[in-house]
Amino acid sequence: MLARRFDETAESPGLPRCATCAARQFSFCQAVDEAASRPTPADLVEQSEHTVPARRIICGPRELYDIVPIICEGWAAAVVVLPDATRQILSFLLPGDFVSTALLFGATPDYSVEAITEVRYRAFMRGGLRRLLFGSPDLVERLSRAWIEEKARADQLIIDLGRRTSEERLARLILNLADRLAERGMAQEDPLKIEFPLRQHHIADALGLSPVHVSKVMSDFRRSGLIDTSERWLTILDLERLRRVADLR
Amino acid sequence: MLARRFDETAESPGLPRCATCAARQFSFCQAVDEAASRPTPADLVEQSEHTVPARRIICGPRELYDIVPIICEGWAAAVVVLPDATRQILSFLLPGDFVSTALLFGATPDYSVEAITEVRYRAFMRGGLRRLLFGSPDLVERLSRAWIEEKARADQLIIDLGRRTSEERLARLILNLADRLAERGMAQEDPLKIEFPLRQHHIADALGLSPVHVSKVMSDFRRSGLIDTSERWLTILDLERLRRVADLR
DNA sequence: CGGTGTCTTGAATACCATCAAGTCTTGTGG
DNA sequence: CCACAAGACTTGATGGTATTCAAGACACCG
Repeated sequence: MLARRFDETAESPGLPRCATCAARQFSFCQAVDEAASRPTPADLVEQSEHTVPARRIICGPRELYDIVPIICEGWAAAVVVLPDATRQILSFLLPGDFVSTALLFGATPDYSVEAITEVRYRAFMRGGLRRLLFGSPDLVERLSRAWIEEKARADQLIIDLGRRTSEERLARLILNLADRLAERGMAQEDPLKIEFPLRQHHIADALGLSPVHVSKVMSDFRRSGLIDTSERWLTILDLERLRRVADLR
Repeated sequence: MLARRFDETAESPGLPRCATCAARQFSFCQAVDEAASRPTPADLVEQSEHTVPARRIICGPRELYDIVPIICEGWAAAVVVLPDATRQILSFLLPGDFVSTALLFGATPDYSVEAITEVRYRAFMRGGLRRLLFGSPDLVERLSRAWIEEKARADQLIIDLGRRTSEERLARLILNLADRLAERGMAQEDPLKIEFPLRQHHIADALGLSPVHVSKVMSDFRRSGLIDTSERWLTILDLERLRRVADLR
């Protein structure tokens, strides 16, 4: 039996208030809205909006879902927890990202998704979304691109973890996040400055390092004038040099 | 301008001789053949068959392709080479696997694919294959499953590289390969025995280790009676214990 | 026959984890 | 408003895992 979870924060399933979403153009939300606004009533997709506080689990493996959630606002992490309680973060999720593309095709994701900040997300019913999706070549194209990009980022993380030092990994993480935020219009330019809600243990879990070592590398970066952090914001002080650290091999 | 490469070994594009392919049921080949054997001539997909010797590159990044190749026979590896010549293998490709699913949607893969053994593969023209694919809900379903599995394996590798010791990594690699070969009917049972054309440097490149260390861990495994290797075959002598080594956390 | 590729083994070293102690902040309830 | 607890971060000391370097054994091939 399929369960709709997190009804506790469900808002009215009426008109979406995503019109102002910063990541709108990167998301399926807009495309879905457009498709659904066409005259054919068959194109309507049931949906709901939810808000969860930081640290809350948005979805977990071994649970069944009939929804496909997409992040509207806030940061989340796709994380796998091993039996001995060590954790590996597979990717950070930003506004416009699917919580799990696997949920488009099956009822259970194979990792947990945890809110890092407070997160607002939109949940589409899988059946309806799939019908809409595969009826529209444009949406299939967008999905394919999202898929390719997701896989490319996973591959990059494999290379980072397999073949790069802790400094290279950290530099690359920072640059990747800055890029992704800039794409969404969520970065300040000159100097490049981004909101940075990650705790060092998030970074450690993502980069396959210990929190202690992350602290040391970040201190080095700060001491050498590469970055500055304060009040949950991160400033890239020397973009050129940070790129060189990231690309070093 | 798109280039068809490797014409050097192209065989007649007439009837496929894949009928005996061991991995047929896991591949799109069968489905494509079936779809193409329907009365509608529009369903015909141009294709060709190729054979490359071991160590040859089947496709590389920064090249343009209008084909999407699928392995028919032999082992290959998806590998990224860093500027300093260190290498990371993203996955091993077995019969029935897409050389790169990215080639379904774009003209350039983002890694190289190298033949480990001699490899025979079938190359479909992208345009025709896509038309066929997205015209058939069954094929879209199969493609989706292939995607999900590909991503799941990438995620597992991330966890291995980020959070597991060299012994756990090696044990898991052996078990994964044995599973995938068994699915294809390419493994002997009791004792579990598989063809194993990998050199230790392949294993090192896949597990983010040095060849020297791979040699040491494999020697340990052999000495402790977990596995035996000889003549490009690998025998799992103590499946239970190997599973315990792999799952230890 | 030398050359090349593969594997093994030992010694020295590097990178990062773990342990431990301490600071600083944040949040909470009295 | 303060006391206290918990979480986040820092720093130094120590140790383990895996790398690098080096040398040698072995097989295969032209």
